[in-house]
Amino acid sequence: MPELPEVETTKQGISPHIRNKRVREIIVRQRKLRWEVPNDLLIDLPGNKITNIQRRGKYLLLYSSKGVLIIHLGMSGSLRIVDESFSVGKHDHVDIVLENGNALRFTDPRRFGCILWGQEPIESHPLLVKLGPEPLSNEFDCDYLFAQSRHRSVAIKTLIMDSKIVVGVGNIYANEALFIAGINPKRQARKISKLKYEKLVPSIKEVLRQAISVGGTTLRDFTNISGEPGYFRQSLRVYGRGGQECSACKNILKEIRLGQRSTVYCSRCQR
DNA sequence: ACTTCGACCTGTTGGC
DNA sequence: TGCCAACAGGTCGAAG
Repeated sequence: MPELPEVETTKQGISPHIRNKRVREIIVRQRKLRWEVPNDLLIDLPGNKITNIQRRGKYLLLYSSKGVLIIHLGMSGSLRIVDESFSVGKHDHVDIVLENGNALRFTDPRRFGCILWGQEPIESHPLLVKLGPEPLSNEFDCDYLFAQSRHRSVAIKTLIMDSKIVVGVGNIYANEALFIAGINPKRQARKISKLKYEKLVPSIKEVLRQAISVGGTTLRDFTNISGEPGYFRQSLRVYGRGGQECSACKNILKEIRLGQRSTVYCSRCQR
C-alpha cells in the first residue's frame, strides 16, 4: 500500500480531520514498531493542537507547538480516522485521540512502520536529513539525476529507489517508470546516456502523478471503514505481469530479482 | 565512498 | 485439506 502516492493520498485524506484539532490522549497498544514509540511523544503531544500536516518522501509529519510527530507506514501500515470507540483490531497499534472523539488510528500488521517524535528544524532529524529531493519537485530534473548517476555502477533501478538520490520511488513505480522510459532495469546507471535520463525523469513524475490522481479517487473517504483496495492495479504495465505479454510489443515480460526486489521488464522495449 | 545483504514482522500464496 | 517455503508495497545499518 504505502508507496508515495498512497502516502500522499493518506495525507490528503486525514488532513481535514486533524488540522487544528487538539490531541486528548495517545493510546499505544503495541509500542514495538520498527522503533519503539517514544515516551516523550506520550508526554508532550496530548493537550496540544496539530497545526499542520506535511509529507517528506514517505514520511508524514504532523506539526504541533511542542514537536513533530513522524509517521512512516512501512510495508503494510495504514492510517484512518475512526470514532474512538470503534472496534479495535489485532494490528491497531496506536490511536491519536482527538478532543472531538475521533481518533487517528495506526494499523500495521508487519510493524515495519514507525511513529516517532522529533523537534524542529525537523529536516535535521536523522531519518530525514540525508533524503534526496522530492520526485515531483523542480529540483529533481534530468541534470540532477544524470550528475548523480556518474561513476555509479549500481543498476539504474536500484539507483532510482535509493532515497539519498530521490525519495518516494518504490518498487512498483521504479518498474513502471523504467518501462515507460524504455530502459532495462539492470543497466548500470553510469552507462546510460543523458538522452535516456531525459526520458526517465518525466516518466517517474508521470507515473507518480497518475497514481496520486487515482489514489485520490478511490481512497477519498477516510472516515469510511470499508477499506477499499485494488486502486490502480489494472493500469500497471509491467509490475506483477511477469510471464505475460508486453502491452507494447507482445514479447513475454521477464521477471528477475534485482537487489532482492522483484523486477519485471520487456527485453525488447527496454534496452 | 560505494555496494550488498541481513534484519525487522505477519499474512498470503503456491507447490507438493 | 494441510504443511511449508517463498514472497510481499520499505529502508536502515552493518559488513564487505
